Amino acid sequence: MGKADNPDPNSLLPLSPVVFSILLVLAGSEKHGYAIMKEAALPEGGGVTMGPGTLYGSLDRMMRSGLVEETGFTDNERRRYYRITKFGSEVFSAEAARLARVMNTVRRKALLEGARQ
Amino acid sequence: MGKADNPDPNSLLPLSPVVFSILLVLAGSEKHGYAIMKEAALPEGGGVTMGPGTLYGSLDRMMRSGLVEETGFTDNERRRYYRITKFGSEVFSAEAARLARVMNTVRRKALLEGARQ
DNA sequence: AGCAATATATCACTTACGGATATATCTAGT
DNA sequence: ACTAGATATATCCGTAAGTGATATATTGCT
Repeated sequence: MGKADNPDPNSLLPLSPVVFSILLVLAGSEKHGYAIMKEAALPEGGGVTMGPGTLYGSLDRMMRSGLVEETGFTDNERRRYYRITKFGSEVFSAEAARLARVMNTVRRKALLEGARQ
Repeated sequence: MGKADNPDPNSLLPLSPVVFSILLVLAGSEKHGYAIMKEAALPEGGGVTMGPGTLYGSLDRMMRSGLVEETGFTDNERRRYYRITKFGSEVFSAEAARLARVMNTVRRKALLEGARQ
């Protein structure tokens, strides 16, 4: 029994801005909830401001769909750390590729915009 | 009395993928509902597949928040045309700029990813 | 001591979205 | 002429997602 019976990453697309930002800030290093919330609010993190309800509700759903998992590690009994899973990385990459295509369309349309008349 | 008492475009961010795709396909030329739905499903339109419930529900909300409006024009009594408003264009640009920053972070993280170890 | 920030949890409310159904017209194939 | 599929919009209901408030406890600052 292979450990992964995950669906096609593309079937979860498009991701909501909240979910994409959480995956983005978790890409590279694991973090605890509050740190995720703070980094997601920064421009580099997507500028996505969310309250605790959105954060922990989203983390729950993301764990249930296999995008992230708790690490078990703790440097402070108040903190719970989360990491992105392999499947989560695949979904994140797929969404990044989708957004890259969208941004190409945006640039192309901006050119036509400037060229008209 | 100026015609626009619209809020700061940034206050509506981030946009959902559905709303962003609808604005994207309307950028440049006005279209009727069904055409929006078909184009949004194409890769260039964002690859966002939506049923009629999502489409017309979203158009309603977007009209109420001033992002789009009906043109009144019709080349076919079955079709209702929509166009993006000036305010809608501002919101769309703001979201495109946000996504561009996000994509910069994605690229930067991808480099670190490849460079690690 | 008191206040703000850190850190998580939870609940109630609203909004957004998905999927199905319905209706009507038009077009293409047989 | 019949039929199937595409076009085009409308509406409804259930679920998922996000918002905002409240709660609790700890830490750090002044």
